[in-house]
Amino acid sequence: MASADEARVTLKDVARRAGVHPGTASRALNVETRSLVNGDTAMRVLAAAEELGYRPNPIARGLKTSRSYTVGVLIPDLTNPLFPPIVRGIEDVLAAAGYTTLIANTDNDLVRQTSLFESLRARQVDGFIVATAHRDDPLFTEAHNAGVSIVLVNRRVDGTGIPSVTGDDHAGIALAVQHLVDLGHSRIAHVAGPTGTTTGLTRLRAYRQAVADHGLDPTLIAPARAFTETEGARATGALLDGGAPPTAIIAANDMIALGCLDVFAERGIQCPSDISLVGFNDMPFVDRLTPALSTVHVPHYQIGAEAARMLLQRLGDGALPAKAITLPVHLVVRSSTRTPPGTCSP
Amino acid sequence: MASADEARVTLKDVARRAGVHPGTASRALNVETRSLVNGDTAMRVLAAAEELGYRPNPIARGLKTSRSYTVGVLIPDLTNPLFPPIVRGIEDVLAAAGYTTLIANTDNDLVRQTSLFESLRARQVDGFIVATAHRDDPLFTEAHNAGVSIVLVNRRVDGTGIPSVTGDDHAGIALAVQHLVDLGHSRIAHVAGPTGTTTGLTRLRAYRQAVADHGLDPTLIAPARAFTETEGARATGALLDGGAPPTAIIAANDMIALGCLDVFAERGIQCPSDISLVGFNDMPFVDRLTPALSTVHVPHYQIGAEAARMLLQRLGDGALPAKAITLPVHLVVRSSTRTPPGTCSP
DNA sequence: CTGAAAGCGCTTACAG
DNA sequence: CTGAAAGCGCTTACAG
Repeated sequence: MASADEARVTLKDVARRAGVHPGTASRALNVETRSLVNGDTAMRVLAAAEELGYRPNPIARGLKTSRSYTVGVLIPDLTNPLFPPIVRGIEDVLAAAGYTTLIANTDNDLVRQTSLFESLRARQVDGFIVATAHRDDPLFTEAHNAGVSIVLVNRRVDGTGIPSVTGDDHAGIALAVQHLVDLGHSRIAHVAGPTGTTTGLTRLRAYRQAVADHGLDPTLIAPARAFTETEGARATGALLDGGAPPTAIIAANDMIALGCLDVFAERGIQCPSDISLVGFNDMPFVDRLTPALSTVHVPHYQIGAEAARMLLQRLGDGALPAKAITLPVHLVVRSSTRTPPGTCSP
Repeated sequence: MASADEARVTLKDVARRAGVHPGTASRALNVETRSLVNGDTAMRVLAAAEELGYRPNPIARGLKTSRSYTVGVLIPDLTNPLFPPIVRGIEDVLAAAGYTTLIANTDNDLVRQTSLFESLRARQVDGFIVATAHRDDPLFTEAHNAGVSIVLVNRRVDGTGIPSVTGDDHAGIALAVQHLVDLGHSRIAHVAGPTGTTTGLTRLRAYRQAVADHGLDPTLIAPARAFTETEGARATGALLDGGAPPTAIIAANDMIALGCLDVFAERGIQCPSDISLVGFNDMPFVDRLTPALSTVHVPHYQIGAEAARMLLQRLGDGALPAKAITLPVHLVVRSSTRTPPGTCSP
């Protein structure tokens, strides 16, 4: 019968029932040390543990081994549908390895981020997966240099050896530009993300290069100060107010693209007949917008899973060289892109 | 200077620097026992702790106090945008009280749920907030009876005293029906949620009663087997295939409403001109659908925050009577509802 | 192969 | 008011 007492079954109880010393019971229960004990004895211990419903206390183990089998995950905003799939990938891999995932929202707030990071460290997490990094990020840089295991997802930190897993931002933007050029666009603008993040900066640079490679004007740029709908709308408004309007916009991410759509709606601009729009990320629900958003698909789940695998490796061997993994992306063409106004459909 | 060693500052170090016994240092550092020690001594200890950058090890404390200052949160699917705001509310309240939130996805899988629940118990969480309950739920019922602190959110368990925080499902459906009746609808259908959950059953019953109260046919019901888009579409298809079609549908939640919209699109049914649709939850992004979804707004963040407060109370005093808190909801009218076909607009 | 013992970093009766 | 000691539930050298 299940009862509250079951939770209190201790290693000592198991040892007593199996007629062995707690030390021996510990060795028998732990896979890595099981070979040190006699087969029969091990069986007896395992049986006793089973009968009593023994569950080892990870807290006590952690105190001794100074490992908590726990990983901290820092997310800028869980409300952004981009992150749950990443978290899911992280959790699946970590859980399979016996680790528990601690998720923390920083809310894009540096103070909050610092306090959460410290509180997780105090809780003895074995490592971190961080989605909130900035190009210049003393907090994570110092911690990494001090030997804390950190893997970055999505965003990198400049000039540090912190390992990372990201989508191929550069290729993604190139695909978007190519698609628009193929449709016949020649005035392609970019609503850029914050250049304090590698995603913002890399996508901006990729835009400049790809557009210039096609011999087009690479200066149709409006910077958003954050990856948010509001900032996307503000920047898009400014872009459209200034000079000859573009026939297509590449948004630095899907949240910013949402802001573009808001401005289009306000001003009675039809998308895609008046202007085309491409997003970045292919986050959940953008396929349900009107128009359904053409966007660069980033493998969210895989990014999370890969980051978790990388962290696990590093926890096993701290001396591993820091890899920067880039995962391939592809363009998903939906209904927000078509030929420029005044052109015949191909 | 920050260094890896800082993490290793221990109570003993603080005591040594302050020139006191570790026991005294412990008392000085802990707010509740601080009054037991001389003011000057306490100051010295605090200063020493500050200088050394001491952070108490919650693992060691937990081992001694058998509290982990950690709460487990069980979510059926983090990818459903309904849950992040709830989690946010939980985290904010818990963090302010010094607790860490452990989030776990059950993936709507009973086996996974059991194993996650056990693993969190092994990690000595002090309590649980559970969004995955079924009307008949032996796992949580037994745990609750065994003295585990649990607070349910959104869904209740039948006939048990497990405390809960939910939106007012009954009133929400009544508001939806009233709205449709006001618009002139007389054939109002319900795509019901799984009746194994209290949300599914309560909303179904509320539909029957409200519709009957208005003297309308309360039998236009199609049951979905899960709160998913796919199941919503399947049920809606069946509903439309059977007999005289309704002029309005109330979906048991927004995910199911998404499925309704899918079927409308497939069959060339215009919403709202051919048929009206009301959802439930007002989850993020339903305001961006086409048509923007009229739905019952549930205060997600507050539900989470309230549940966290309730759990905190119960952790302080396990003998507290189990409350079932119901939070008010309201109808948000957007573009998916209007007068039935063939009616003049009011 | 197994037992006895020390210790992880704390807290908390128990003396004094 | 403070020190000395025991103990939370484990793991792991160290003997034997």
